[in-house]
Amino acid sequence: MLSQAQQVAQILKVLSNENRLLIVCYLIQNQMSVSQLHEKLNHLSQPAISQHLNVLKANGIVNYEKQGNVIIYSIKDERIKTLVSTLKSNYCDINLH
Amino acid sequence: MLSQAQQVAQILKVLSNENRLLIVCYLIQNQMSVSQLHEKLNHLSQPAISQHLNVLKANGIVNYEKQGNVIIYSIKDERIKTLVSTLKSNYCDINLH
DNA sequence: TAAGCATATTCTAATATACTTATATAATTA
DNA sequence: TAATTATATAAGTATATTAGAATATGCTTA
Repeated sequence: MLSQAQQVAQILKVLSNENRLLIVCYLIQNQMSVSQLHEKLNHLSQPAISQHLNVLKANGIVNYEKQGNVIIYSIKDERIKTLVSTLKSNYCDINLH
Repeated sequence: MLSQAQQVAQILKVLSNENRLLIVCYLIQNQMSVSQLHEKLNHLSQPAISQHLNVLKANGIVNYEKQGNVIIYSIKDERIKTLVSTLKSNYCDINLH
């Protein structure tokens, strides 16, 4: 069993990568397929995005749903929305990007 | 100039180490000297604590004040208190430790 | 000034992270 | 069924992070 500090630190670690944070922000606005995310984050390769999504999935932050060819990712953990909202209102003018 | 996402990610990175997070939590409760922190986090060496405090200082999260022999650390950035409070109420029963 | 306490610095080893390229899988369409 | 599209996985490389040991610095007090 992880200590609470360890658990929270783990969540922060997942969000502490700029690109992963941006992915989360986009998914909070709207659920999205991998290629839609790839359009938004076009400086990142498709495998890189896939790997980040994998980390988010493994940490219970996102969900995915297959729609034929396409895989739609969405936010699973509502608490992440609260957290990002706190971050935005404390550290950002309007949005995170 | 860093993007806002990069800035926020940087703050999260600083807090994403369990021991650094605990240090911040203790300092939110009370300002404290290095050796007081060392008593609380006795699984960590004194140099390790000093290094963590250095990271927190370099990122504008803590302040310090010399009182003779002793150096008292305290929270500098009020936004960190808000953030930790959000984390606690979302992810913890009561406290982070 | 010497001894002792509090804190910081430097270096190193172990490990983790992020990204790229190449390749695989699975669904779709021609 | 072949080609195409969407996504995932694997292997490899570069870099970052963490912690500890050893040592240094700087007060304080005898």
